[in-house]
Amino acid sequence: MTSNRSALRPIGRELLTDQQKAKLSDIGRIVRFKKGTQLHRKGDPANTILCMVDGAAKVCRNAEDEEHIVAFRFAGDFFGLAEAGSLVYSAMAVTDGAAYRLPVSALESQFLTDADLKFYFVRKLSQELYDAQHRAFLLTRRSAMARIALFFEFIESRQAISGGSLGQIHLPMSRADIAGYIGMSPEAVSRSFRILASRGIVQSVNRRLVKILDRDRLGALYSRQGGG
Amino acid sequence: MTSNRSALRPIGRELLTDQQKAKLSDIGRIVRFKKGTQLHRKGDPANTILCMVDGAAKVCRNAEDEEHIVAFRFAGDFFGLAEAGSLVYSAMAVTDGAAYRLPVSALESQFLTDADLKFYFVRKLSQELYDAQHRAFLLTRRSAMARIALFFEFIESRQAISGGSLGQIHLPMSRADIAGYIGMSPEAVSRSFRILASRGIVQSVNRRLVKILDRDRLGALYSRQGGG
DNA sequence: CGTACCTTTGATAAGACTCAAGACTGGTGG
DNA sequence: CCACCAGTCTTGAGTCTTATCAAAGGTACG
Repeated sequence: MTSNRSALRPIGRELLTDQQKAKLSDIGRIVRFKKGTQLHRKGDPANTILCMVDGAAKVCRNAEDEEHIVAFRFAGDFFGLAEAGSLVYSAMAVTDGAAYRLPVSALESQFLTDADLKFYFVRKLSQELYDAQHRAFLLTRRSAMARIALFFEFIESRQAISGGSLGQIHLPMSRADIAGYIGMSPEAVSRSFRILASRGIVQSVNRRLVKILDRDRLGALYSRQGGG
Repeated sequence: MTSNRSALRPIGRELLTDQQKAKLSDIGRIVRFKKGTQLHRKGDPANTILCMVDGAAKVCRNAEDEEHIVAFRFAGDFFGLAEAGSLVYSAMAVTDGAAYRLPVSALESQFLTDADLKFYFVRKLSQELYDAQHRAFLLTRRSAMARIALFFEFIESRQAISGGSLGQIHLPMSRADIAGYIGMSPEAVSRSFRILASRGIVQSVNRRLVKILDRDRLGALYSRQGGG
């Protein structure tokens, strides 16, 4: 009926409304966690779904091997959504934070009477697909700085919906986490940060905060073959 | 109700039933196309959705630039599903084939009375996410042969649901298409094929058909750091 | 204040890309 | 049936970038 509810036009980042949050807190329980906490492990039964309220987390292929990071999760994201009966990925908190733990059965019941919530899930799934394709595109870039540039724009777009100001990129994750996400060594990440700063394209305020100074030249790094 | 219809456990490859095909042919029209045909272009309005019946196609970021291939489409796959109002990718036929062209409005009407069809779409979306994450994982492998090995297993899993026999990998796309998908140069693809064959891991029957001879050694190429 | 971890910096070497040329395939027309 | 031709594919040599190994510098935490 309304384009807002079409399952076929699902892209568009958004957050849960206060009403939806209230419903989720009714059917689930809020869980607070510390940085470094294992939120779930690969192979766990998918009886509950986590909905991130605050903080950041990383999704890994294995609990032990944190070298390969599949995705980052921020406020409004779900865990275990697209994963069959048992979870195929592990997740670990990158910062302190909080999440709703929602029984799958209760959530599906809620879907019957709350179509908007259901469509929110489908759209979230679409966003995840979009993010995965963006990461795949990032990974096809051979230049280390092209990958960093695309990573910055990805993080920026994620933070924009949470009220982050454009041009200010907050990096809650470690250099090693960034490296695991963009498929490079931590050393190469560090070097690229330094070069971008030395060229005046970004400013490293501190290890967790980067400002974009010259967006045109940042974009030129990944359009074409790597604008030098 | 039935686990088969859960939107929260959506993974699992499957094809449309004959009944569903009949419904789709009612609400849409079948289109036959030749190899090389432009199926849709980036920016086109998403008034209709294509559902692949036969053949193979490639999805590209731009109609002009076919170097970067986002995904391949085979029988049972949809085009333009996860893309907002206007299409964000282009698609081109890799082989001769056929597809249903379905008006979005008619499809959404059908969803109201056919929940199974709707769930089929959600699961397809999940599969696309899974494939995109698989490709991202593939692209994090630095070794050319590791990427080839993962590509073979991906194609094999896609063909298994269409009745392809395991160990026989049919490659309808060109070497350049493979290169564009796995983020390497066509030369590197060619070299890797040769090396895999010379080691007795696969057999190149001809340019379009590869047999897997030693699955263990093929898998060893991407588990760990290379298994050279 | 000390310690452990994260981050940065520095040399080396392996690997893929690029450019260039030769071989093959499939389709076309005589 | 055969010869031709354009496109695809394969092979080869050189260059560049990043991973790797190693160690010093910086931070956060107890």
